[in-house]
Amino acid sequence: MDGPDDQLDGMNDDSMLVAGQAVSLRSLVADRLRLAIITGRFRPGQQLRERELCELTGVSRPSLREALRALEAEGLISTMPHRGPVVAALTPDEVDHLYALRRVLESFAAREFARLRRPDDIAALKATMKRLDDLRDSGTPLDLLEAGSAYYRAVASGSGNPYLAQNLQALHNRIALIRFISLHERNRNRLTFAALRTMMKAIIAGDEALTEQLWTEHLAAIGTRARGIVEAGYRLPGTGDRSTPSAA
Amino acid sequence: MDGPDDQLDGMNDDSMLVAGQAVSLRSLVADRLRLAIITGRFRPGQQLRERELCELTGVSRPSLREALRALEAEGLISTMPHRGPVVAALTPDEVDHLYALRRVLESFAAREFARLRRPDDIAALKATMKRLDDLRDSGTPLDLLEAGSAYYRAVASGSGNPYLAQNLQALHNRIALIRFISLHERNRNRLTFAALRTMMKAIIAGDEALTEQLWTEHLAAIGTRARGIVEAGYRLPGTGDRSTPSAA
DNA sequence: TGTTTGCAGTTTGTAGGACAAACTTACGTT
DNA sequence: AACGTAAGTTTGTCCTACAAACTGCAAACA
Repeated sequence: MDGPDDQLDGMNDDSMLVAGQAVSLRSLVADRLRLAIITGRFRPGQQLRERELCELTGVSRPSLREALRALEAEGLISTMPHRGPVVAALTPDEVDHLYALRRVLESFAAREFARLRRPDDIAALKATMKRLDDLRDSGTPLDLLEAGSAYYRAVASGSGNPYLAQNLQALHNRIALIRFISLHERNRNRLTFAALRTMMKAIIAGDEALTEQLWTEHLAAIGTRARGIVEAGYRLPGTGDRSTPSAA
Repeated sequence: MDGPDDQLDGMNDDSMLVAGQAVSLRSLVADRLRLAIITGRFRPGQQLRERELCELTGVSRPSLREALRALEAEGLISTMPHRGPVVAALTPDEVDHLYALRRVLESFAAREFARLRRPDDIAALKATMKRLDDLRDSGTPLDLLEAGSAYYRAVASGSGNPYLAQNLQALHNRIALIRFISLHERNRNRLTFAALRTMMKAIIAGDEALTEQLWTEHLAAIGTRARGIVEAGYRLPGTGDRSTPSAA
């Protein structure tokens, strides 16, 4: 966190938003904690003490606890009755299940995207691809994580199904740390980028069957890779890398 | 609710459970409120006042609010900044999106079930089918709702993917009221029951393709029916029925 | 010596009250 | 009749407090 003492920052630049709905304090806290978990600032399996989180975020315990309930529902933390919140740690099998679910949902989203082909969504997807290309060589892993998430978000949005998009967003949050670690291998990234570009073209071409096939293959590939990362204890397998170097 | 004044009941028959995990007060409250929403005791679009809910459940405001956060994350209620929680009311388009998602998830679950064919899961599925048959003529709509939910839960469980099962459970909660209303038409129920039996047989036979096909067709059929119910204002379309006769 | 029992210390679960901010409604004015 | 203002109500947030439960350590026992 960057705002040290008083309240959460980010509340100052409200700049005349009228339709902005969820600006409650608890949602800001939830966003902060979510980011901290996603980027590995809080490690999987780590015990979180409410007292410390209150000091970190600068909010009171009731507000913090409401935020924790949201994160709990998202599966990012788990709470045992009198032992407090713990950052969710995935087992290899759980990663397989999660990626199986992602395969189904995301290939369907991509297929729907290819079927609808709404111009605005296509433009948005192209924009995220361009950003990925710009970052390909110079971007930090955190940059790449965000850019990749934007790409997947654009695909989910292009499906035209808000529930599907929301579901996928939650799913991506649960595996973001794994992706983040995976992004530290630059040579692998080239291959992934090429795949993302190919899949984008299939969508734009409106080839539903090809889109679904490419997507399924892509997710199968990175799924096995994700399992490997978790098996190595949330580290890049085969290296002595301690990974997740203080993202911020 | 049935326990009028002091605390929530259901806490008495703990009977030496050791592995029971989530018995916090807020989870009990969440369960109660969830049931009230699912069965239409709280109508879609209804404003919920925290004060009243506190009196109804007999818990304090902090506990209640934490429970509301969970329900909010499940999509059963929505909260606007200073206007309090509102029971989610689906538009016809939202129903379509929800059922599209259900079609993808549940047909995949059924297909996985047909692929794995684990004996325990098959036995559990048969048991839910038997219960449905027993209730077919004599059961109340609420009985049928629960029995049908058990059937779908058994299918989700048979997929072997806990995340998929959990996802489907949340999805079913969001459309439970629609199903509940639909179950008031007994002649339709016969057809649905026949379909459920056919799909079960396909799973047991291990015919993945047939399973997926049957499931997709089934969900398409009840999806259009669900849309009709919402279009009629959460009433059975074509009748003057006021529906949802005080479930309890 | 190894196991168990008992006792702090700490953390969470729950409760009640309090105050500010914001929305809703009704009323009075122009 | 339309607008602006004021009261009442509800939510958002916070503080304090206490009971329940878990943790760890030390002492007593076999």
